[in-house]
Amino acid sequence: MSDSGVSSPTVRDVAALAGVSPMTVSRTMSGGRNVRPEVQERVREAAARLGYRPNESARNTRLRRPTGLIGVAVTNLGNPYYGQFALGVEDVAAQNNRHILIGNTGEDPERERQLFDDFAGRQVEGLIVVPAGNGQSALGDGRVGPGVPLVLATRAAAGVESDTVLVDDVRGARAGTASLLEDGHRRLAFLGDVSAIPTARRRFDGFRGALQEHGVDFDERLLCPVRDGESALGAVAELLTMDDPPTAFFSTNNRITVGALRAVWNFSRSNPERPVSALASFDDVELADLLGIPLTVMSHDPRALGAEAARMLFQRLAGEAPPEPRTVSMPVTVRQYGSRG
Amino acid sequence: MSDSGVSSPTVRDVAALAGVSPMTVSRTMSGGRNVRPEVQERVREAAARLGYRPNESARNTRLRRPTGLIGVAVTNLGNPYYGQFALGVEDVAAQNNRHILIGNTGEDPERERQLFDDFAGRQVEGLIVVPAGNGQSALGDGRVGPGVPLVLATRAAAGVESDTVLVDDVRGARAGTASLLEDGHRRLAFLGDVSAIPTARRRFDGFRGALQEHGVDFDERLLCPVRDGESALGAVAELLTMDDPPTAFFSTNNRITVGALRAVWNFSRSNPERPVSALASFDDVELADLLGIPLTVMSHDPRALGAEAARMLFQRLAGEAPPEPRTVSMPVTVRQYGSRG
DNA sequence: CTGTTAGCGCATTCAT
DNA sequence: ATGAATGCGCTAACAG
Repeated sequence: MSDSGVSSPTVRDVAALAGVSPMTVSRTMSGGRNVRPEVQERVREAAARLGYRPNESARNTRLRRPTGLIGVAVTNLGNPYYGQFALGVEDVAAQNNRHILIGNTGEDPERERQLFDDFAGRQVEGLIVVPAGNGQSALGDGRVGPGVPLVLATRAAAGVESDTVLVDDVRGARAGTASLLEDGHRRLAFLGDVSAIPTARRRFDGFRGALQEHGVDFDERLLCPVRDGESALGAVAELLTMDDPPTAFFSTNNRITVGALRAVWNFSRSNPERPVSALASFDDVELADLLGIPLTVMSHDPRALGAEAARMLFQRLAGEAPPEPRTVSMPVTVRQYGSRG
Repeated sequence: MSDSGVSSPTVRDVAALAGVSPMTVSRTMSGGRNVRPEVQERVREAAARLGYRPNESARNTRLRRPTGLIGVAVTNLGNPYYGQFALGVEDVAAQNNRHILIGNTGEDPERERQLFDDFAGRQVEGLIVVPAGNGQSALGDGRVGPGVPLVLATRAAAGVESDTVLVDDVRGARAGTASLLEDGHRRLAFLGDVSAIPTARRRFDGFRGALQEHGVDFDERLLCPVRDGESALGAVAELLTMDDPPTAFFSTNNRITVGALRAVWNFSRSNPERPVSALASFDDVELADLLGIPLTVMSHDPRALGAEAARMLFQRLAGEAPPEPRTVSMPVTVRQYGSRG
């Protein structure tokens, strides 16, 4: 157990103990060039005895070097999706000898702004942000300092011009919807908050596009602005008891999918005579393929997305990126599970 | 887009632009005591124009204040479990105005040591670590500097004396196993790497204890040292084709549970005449309750665990903890799902 | 090889 | 109310 409140030893403490000047300690700690081996020995011993560790930020300040810190802000670390995302970022950051400062916004733009400020004050070299809320994020006024690049991930933010990694939402949603239509579904419900979440909006565009291509109408009453599993469960349960219920659902994220799956599962248990509703889900959900519910999954790899965002950031830091902002779309693959008509 | 390579403006830059001394800028930025309002105005304007942000680490250095950074090392950020865990830590850290530096060890003790070193060099105020590998982690030599407390989470580490948050593994495993036994199961298999993972070891102790209490033998051939979903799937599939197969499985974590569930599901599809094997799972898995597989879940809240670890750390930082290391066990709740004989 | 001087960005102390 | 000097922990540049 360590006592709290004791401040760390410094070069001077080590120097005093070893009977040398601070400079000799400094030299020894950074390779030992031009220090007699025996003196190095004494210094190292003193350092070890005191538990001395060079203060990185003081070094960086003096050497006019950047901090080696990357700020990452996500909307919900607890979502497995963003865990994978963070893992991808961390991986690439580690490869580039950087560490990540991570913050959770909880979709709160105010908290996002605060994180942004704090990160900037800590002189992060760059930021990777999943914009909170409706895309009207506080990043809007470009408050990142000069030379501090920002990469947006997953969602774009209104008025913010910077490198962005998105998902190929429109194309993916179109393909997933087409799959439902090819299975004969004509009455589809859409689960997602189109007005509040930009991602949901783009997925809706793809959904809508596929319907139009196939000459199928969309009943606006089947547009459900749900945002989480709970509300999705309720909404789907309700839709299923309509006079003219949808035969298939389009879910815009993995939380919503889980709720929808539960609702469909519950319903088909109590109504075994009714055909099982189909579901198209953006993002994969573990074990969902075993439920016997016809499932079309439009998935992408959040870890790869995080890694890509980090790569874009480091490219820019290295000056290897063109001056104008770049947008990359991660590919979406469509797979089908479960029995179908 | 910001040009890379431009260094951030400093107090001096702002001072020059505002036509005052650096001191006036400093005072203005930290509240503005003893600065004429009109001068403050000029300073703020200059600061805004330059995009000036006080360098936090320089401030902290000068004010002899700690960095406000907490280091967190987990074994696998991509595992939803640790995502939740990290969220709990972040939450409490934010409440205490700290930020977290997060690193992924990937169960590699060498990487753990490296993170440890880096964090120490960055003068973190404290560390929260999920020890990597077999508990023979590199933390052993107590290399955290003086005054830098360490909290171990989820697993203990051999030879490391520090605050620790564990799960009530033994009691939980005992209760879950008892539940299987009460359902009539007598031939149980254990899925977990007892020799390599301390957590698995403790869960095995509880498992074993319950068997003994009920006077049930354990067939050592049913001890499977699996570590992930893949290997669990294979092992369970194989066990099910034995002459004298187990009727129930005990899984030591959520990855293993997913693999085991798949194996059981596959098997009972191709062998509908055979009774469905039961499963007791440490940690919950989303949607697992809908599979029709008799399931006993021994679960705890990883987010609460992370929050508790962070609280212990901050208590110690505040000098509100007794000198000797404390160990807290998070409670485990047992629930049952699915049809049972 | 080793020590002294100086300065990174900031803020306390002591002048004015 | 403002500024000059000084020092936090560290190291480049320059002595010697």
